Amino acid sequence: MTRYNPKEAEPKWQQRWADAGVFETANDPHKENYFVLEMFPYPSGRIHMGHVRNYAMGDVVARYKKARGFNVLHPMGWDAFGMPAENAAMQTGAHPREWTYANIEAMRTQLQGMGLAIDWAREFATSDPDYYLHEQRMFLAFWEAGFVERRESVVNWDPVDHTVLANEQVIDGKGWRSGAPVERRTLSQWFLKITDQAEDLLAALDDGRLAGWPDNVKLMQRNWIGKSKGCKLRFDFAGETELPAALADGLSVYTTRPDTLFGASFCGVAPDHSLAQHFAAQDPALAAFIQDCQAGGTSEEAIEKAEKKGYALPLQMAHPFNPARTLPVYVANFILMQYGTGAIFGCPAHDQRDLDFARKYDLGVTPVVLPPGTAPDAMTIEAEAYTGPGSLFNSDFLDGLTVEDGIVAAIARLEAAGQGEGHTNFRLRDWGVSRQRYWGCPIPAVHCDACGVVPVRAEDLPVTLPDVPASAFQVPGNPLDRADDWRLVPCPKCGKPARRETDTFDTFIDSSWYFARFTNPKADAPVDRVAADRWLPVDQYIGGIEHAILHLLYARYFTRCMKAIGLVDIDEPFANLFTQGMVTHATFQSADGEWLLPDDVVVDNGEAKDLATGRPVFVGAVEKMSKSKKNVVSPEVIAADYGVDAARWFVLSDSPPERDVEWTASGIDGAWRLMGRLWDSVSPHAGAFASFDPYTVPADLSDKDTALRRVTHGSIDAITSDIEHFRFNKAVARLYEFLGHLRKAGDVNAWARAEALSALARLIAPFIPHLAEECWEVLGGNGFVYEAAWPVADPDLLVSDQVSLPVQVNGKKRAMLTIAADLDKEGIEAAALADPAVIRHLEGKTIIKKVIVPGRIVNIVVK
RNA sequence: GCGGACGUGGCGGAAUUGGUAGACGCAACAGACUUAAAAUCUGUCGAGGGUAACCUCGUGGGGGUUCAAGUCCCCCCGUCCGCACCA
Repeated sequence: MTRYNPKEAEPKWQQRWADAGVFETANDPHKENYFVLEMFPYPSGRIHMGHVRNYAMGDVVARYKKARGFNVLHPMGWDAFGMPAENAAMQTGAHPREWTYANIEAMRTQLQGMGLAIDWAREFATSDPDYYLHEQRMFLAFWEAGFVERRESVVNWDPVDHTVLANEQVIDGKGWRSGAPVERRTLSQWFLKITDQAEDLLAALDDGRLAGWPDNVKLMQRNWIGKSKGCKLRFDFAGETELPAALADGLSVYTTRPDTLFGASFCGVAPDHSLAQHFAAQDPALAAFIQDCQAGGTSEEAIEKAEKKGYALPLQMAHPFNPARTLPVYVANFILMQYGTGAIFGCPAHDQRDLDFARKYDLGVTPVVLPPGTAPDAMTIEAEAYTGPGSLFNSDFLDGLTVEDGIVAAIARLEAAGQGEGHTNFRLRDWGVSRQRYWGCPIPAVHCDACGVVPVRAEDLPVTLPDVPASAFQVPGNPLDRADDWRLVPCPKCGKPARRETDTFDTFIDSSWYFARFTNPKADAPVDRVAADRWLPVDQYIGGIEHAILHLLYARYFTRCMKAIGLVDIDEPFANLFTQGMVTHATFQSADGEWLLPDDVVVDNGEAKDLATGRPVFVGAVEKMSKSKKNVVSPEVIAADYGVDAARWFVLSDSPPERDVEWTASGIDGAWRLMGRLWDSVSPHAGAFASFDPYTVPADLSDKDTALRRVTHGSIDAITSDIEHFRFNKAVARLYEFLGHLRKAGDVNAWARAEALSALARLIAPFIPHLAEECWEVLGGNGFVYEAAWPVADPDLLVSDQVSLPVQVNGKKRAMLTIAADLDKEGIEAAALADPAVIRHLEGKTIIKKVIVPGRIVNIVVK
């Protein structure tokens, strides 16, 4: 018996699969279509264990669906534009294009070495001009359809990456990639009007269109869209003002609580509100105050500790329901220009921030909501605002109404008086897509002094990136700004000298439609409508939870835009989404704080030591594999030592797929042992299929043979269900059990054994495809196991005629009956009461109740 | 602060959704093979008591519902994730 040798078997089967072209997407009209997609990788240069886990899961699904008779589309591509290529250019002097495409080459080889059932003929990179040509075409169509807007706006500026960030890309006030505190700048920017779709993006989360998405992702998107219902209302200035016309109309505020208007004691505006800016121009102290507010970090801590601060403006506002009452106006640091109208009215009794502010500036606190069961004179506000339900008081025409009714009544009164209207506000803001970078898709527009911003003519697409020398990246700023040969062009409209747009697209645009391009990557339109209708939406999308908001929201929005211009006929791009957990590893640190690679550490009797020096090593937390903490294990090294099947097997074992899995040396050893046991169990039965007719069950099977058949069919049933439900860890456990039974089956009928082996080879194929092919071949299977049909469990073998039934006395298990499966309640009761152990526990007691649940349990209650 | 998920052996995790708690793997221990080790195989493996058959306890803590609770309800404690001065 020879040992299984993955070093020979894996390349051999990869070659045979490729030669036979088995992974090419089939278009059999008699079969159903299934599109499985893993989030495509950024070509950083090397695959890591996270990729292995992600693609192993997708491959299980793809191979399983293929075996179930689907036409499977399982493509791969590269999210190839982006900052790291330019950073590499700065550091190494390599041109971003060369760096990127060299990385793609390297990573493709690595991925192909994983033996993934991918149709490589459909591969593309988003940096291919043929891809971004269509992105530009689509953008021009969006522009024409009114989805695009150019506007001056205060943007999040990343001072390290020298580029603008979308709000979604600002995390705790820092750039999502650089980690640098974000600054505010006013720039003219391209926007996609995602807020126009806010209602539908939100509605689809709840109306069943995303039934196949995890709840936590839907919740995160719901919070991000942040719908709130309230009203916009206008406060007029009390008395004469000398404000310019643009500001003279009063102050527009947004509130969700118009019912508390009678408790208002001040108005507030954001530091960058136009009213604040107006007075700052005349008042240096206010200007200083505003600057102070803006300098304050937007980080979590800074906000937590920030005191409510205000600066009174020389203005008074009239109360909308009682113009005789006037309210002071403050510029306040806790008011956000980006939300609502950038202005509020403060009701200290029922809003904690307003209360903090009112206490500091000694403003009135008038409670207007009476908690249920509280007397009006007992209602006082001390340090805590009351935000709960109740009935309104101190509120004129609103007195006695509930909060809900009060909101409706207040809005009605405001609308009647022409002072306000009901308004739905979203937290979501439009998607700024301009990036001041070279390595991205050029925005196909030209700036002309006479014509303004003009789209590039269709026949002039694609606008390709100019060749700039690698040295251009050594200078800060955008090389496109300096590429005058490329930048200076005639205006497409009037022909006069004009300038190309030098911003490129946010790379999230590239990944917002790639799934549609995969349905026909050679199409001469952005999307081939026939192919898209055949394959979309993606049936199963798999990727990291870190994309729960950014990528997944943009892709949903983009799909709506594509539908609007007729490119696709779907609202939602991903019917089912699965977010997989990370691959983690223990961290190791030497006495002097240096991080150590797992390979440099040896664990001996529970003591970790530095392999080179023998000195003790501190074992730290189990964390996501990362270069900075060196707790990485290279897929290449593992593949070289154990083969890719073992690595695939291990990352799918133990932990549920949505949870993190800890990589351990003993774990991969365990996976490796399984490979050996499997091969040792299969290889002695070479040619077992020679006289095996799966459709003719021999008549002379012994009980032992039938017992094996039950195990075989039970395993088929359970593993099928586990794969369907993404319970790969359980499928793995069942395969261990199946193999264990098979090994202990001893001397069984050759037919029953062949049936078991045939099922086994096919059941392991999605997980460890190379070994499965090796087994299939030695057994004498036809063709590739990849192309073999999935085994089907015989329902008759899933039910046994004998079952064991636990018997409880007072809820404690006392006996185990082995009885006929179809025994009726009386029979079960008789058998239970006849059991010696049960009799012993009933002795001297009175039976007060007998609970008999056939197939489940018997419980006898005694006193 | 708001929202969500979760808490089971030495460890990762199972438990058909109210019905035998701890499947399967890892680690550990014992044995077989071996001159020896590795590899491989066999067995044990929640805690306590008992020679044993068995008994008691046990799913973060406390209470409750039920014939029956890891699972449902209430109150605590803890961990993780997301959002966060959102009016």
